[in-house]
Amino acid sequence: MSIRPIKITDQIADVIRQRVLTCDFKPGERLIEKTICEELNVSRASLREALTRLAHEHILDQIPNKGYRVPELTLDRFKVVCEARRLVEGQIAGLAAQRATLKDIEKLRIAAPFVPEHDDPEVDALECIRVNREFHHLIARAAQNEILEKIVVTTLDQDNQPYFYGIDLHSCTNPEDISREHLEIVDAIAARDSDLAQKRMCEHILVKEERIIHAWDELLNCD
Amino acid sequence: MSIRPIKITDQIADVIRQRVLTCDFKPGERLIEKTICEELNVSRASLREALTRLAHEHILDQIPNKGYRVPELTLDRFKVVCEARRLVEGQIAGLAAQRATLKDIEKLRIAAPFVPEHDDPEVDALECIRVNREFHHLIARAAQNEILEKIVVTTLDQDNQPYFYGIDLHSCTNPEDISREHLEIVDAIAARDSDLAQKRMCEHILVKEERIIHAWDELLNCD
DNA sequence: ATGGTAGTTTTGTCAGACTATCTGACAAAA
DNA sequence: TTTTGTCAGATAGTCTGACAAAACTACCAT
Repeated sequence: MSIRPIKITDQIADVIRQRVLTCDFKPGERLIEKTICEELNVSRASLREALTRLAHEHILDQIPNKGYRVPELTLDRFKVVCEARRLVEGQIAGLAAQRATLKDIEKLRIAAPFVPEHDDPEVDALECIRVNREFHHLIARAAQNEILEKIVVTTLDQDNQPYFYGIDLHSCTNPEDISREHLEIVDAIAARDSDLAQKRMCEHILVKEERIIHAWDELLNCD
Repeated sequence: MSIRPIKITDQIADVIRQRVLTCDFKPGERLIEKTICEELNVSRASLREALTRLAHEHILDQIPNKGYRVPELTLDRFKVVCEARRLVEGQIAGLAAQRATLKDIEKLRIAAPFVPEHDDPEVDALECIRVNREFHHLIARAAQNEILEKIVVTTLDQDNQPYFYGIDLHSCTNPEDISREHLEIVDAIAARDSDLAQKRMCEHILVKEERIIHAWDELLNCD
């Protein structure tokens, strides 16, 4: 455990990332540097470094001479993100099955289940996303490939955006389902069954995608 | 075709990326901001934006309060990069087999072969790398997934670094072999054989890895 | 409406300053 | 001799203020 200095740039990036993913900054919205600087009390130089990073994480689009904007959240875009996750994380789950240490597997078992704790379903929902992120990150780490791990980390959150953009999070995330799916993946990894782990991971992500697309359809039909 | 203003930041990033990949900045070397600013005649703000980007591309490591340095080029590191490429680009080749348009395939056939043209073998070698990059990028584009495409682009060049760090490029890149391997991949894509395309892509990258590791061993034994 | 023009906003870039941290050297203490 | 403390210089991290160029806005004339 090493302590590390917390750089302002990191903090800014974290704040903005959170705001984008929770649609506090809305899809399509243009970010005005000056405004944000005043809001966060930081200099433009620091802000721009953070924005640069976020653009690389695909959290923002950078358009020459027009600055940064939140990408439009379209069904197509969403599918692309999910597909990327499926392919990459599928492979990674396969790797993890070959390489995870016993300690890794133990950690995974602990991180896998999502246990509702709060009265406020909104809090539970956010917590659910947090648990999910943690779980997927642990698998990526167990695969012992730094490059792939970083790819996962930067792709991880992007498919949660719809939750905060009209889609009802509760109608498509059943904590019990997610817990079960996670545990099945861990089982496959523990059994060193690379192909099964890959298959289950793909399916896990696919199921989530389908749930959200379903909810999306309903939302559109209601309008 | 759209014209786009070329930002200094981009240019700086390109220059430094090139210098790192050709080991003009040596592995392990620390980059001093002030020095580079004076060398390129740019401001620190612009330089730092470029460095931020390069760190995200894994071209540089960022160490808190110590700035940026060129990552050490170790065998392990090299293997990790190759593995990441194998897994990701394998999947992408599979996708491309499903989705490539006839025009895509036509372009691929043109881009696949490497034809030696110059007297200077050094130039040929660099040209070989360029052709290779172009080819892999085209396949990624044919897969029609923007996220995956960007991942490929940022991973592409990293396994060429050894060429410029003592490894003799000619001893491990035979233009004819590469041309043949490329064409076989295109054939698989044209035949819409997803699995075969994936397999051939993996093998193509694996073969390259092995060639370089072999040359690496020899280099070490000579010392 | 259409198109052009002037004024405003915002980005891209730069220069310079200040503070925090790191590094290495050297002196003091153990 | 080894450890600890202190100091100076170098460099990163951050901020401020500036200005030109591009993009946007609003208004006016056709």
